Amino acid sequence: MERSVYHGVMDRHSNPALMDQTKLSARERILRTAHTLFYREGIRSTGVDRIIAEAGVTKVTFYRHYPSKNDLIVAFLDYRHRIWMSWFQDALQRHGNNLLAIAPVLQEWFTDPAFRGCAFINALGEVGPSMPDVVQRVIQHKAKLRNVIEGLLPNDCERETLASAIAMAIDGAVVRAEWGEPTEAIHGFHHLMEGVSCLKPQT
Amino acid sequence: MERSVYHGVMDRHSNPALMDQTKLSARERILRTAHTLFYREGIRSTGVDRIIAEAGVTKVTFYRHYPSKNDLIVAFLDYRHRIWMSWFQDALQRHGNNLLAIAPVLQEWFTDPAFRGCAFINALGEVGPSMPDVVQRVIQHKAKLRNVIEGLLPNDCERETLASAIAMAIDGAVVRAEWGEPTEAIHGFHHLMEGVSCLKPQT
DNA sequence: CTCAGTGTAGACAGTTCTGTCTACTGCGGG
DNA sequence: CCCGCAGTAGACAGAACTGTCTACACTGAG
Repeated sequence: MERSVYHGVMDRHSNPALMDQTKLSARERILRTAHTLFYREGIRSTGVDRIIAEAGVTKVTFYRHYPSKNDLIVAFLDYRHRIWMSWFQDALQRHGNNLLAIAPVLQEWFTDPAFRGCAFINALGEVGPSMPDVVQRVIQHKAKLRNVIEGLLPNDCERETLASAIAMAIDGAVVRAEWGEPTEAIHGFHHLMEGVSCLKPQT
Repeated sequence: MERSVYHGVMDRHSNPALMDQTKLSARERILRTAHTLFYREGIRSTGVDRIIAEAGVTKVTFYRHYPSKNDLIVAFLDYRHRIWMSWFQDALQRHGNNLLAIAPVLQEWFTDPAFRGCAFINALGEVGPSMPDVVQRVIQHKAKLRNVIEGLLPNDCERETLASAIAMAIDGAVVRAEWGEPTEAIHGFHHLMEGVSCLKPQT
């Protein structure tokens, strides 16, 4: 499974019908359906009834696995973190695994038809204030992202500071792409990266 | 009224009770209450009943001015755009009205107790896909912001490209501050700005 | 065999949300 | 004078949402 882009980030089988999930466990079907809908339509906009219907399970099954919608929201973010990070790291590898790989990887992401911004930034804006667990997942996810970026940096610079700045540029590009300007997002990102020290000596 | 920070961005009278609004028109009270609640708690999380109660009006009055919640959402974004932009431009002035002013202005914003990220980015994540009007307001707002930033740039560089990149850095900093790391956001922003060309010759 | 675990089917409760409706009040301008 | 506008007070409809409950079926392990 999971060549190039994997299913989760892009969900190439994003047809609302119950996909090819027939052989998956009910728990997994619920989680994947929730992922698709939460990401595409928003968390609060998506009722559990709809998830239940599209996952092809019953209410009892649903509530047996996820006692409340909040549990599912957290599980969704954890799932998203797993699949997105593994896609991201794989994509970096495919593009040379250095600083210059970030832009094409973002490009790949932004131009995917299922792209709807960063699930964590969106979740933060939507349910952040009322759910500390969500905020914590956002912080974790972004810390891990900075961590991965640090791995692309040479040793002879302030890796942490630099990775932090680059991660910020990425987030800026992501929200920009989210409102429908992916090419401008990539251009802006390039521009910001050009200026960041420690880039020239590398490559 | 409106010295330094003005009411809208920070809403120093952010007590849920009906504030000092007694002498304002019902329409204005509804709009300001909606602004406070939509921004702080999120748009979908805030029911019209609550806005009606806290604004101290009746349902008829409410629906006479805003025939549907969607109308109010759009009015909220327009209002937010007005008060935020005027605060932002005023704050830039106070800090010298050049590129170096942006960081302290952001700092001022991020450390305000009422800060909860960019209302437009949040709205985009929350109701963007289902409301084209919202997306349009986001694009308008961000275009205007880039426009203001262009005004801080010297004539002898690619102002548009540069302003676009800086606006992206701002958005990155904003979301970073939103999950509780305002100082890191400012540091990262400084770092990104350092690298951007056209900065050194100036100031 | 039995029992625990996982599943199906669908009714139901209780809340909240948007939006409508009736009936009444007070005021300023033509 | 009176008509239109803006307002109050609150009942109500209809939908959607989260979560519970009963009753039943299949399967694999001890």
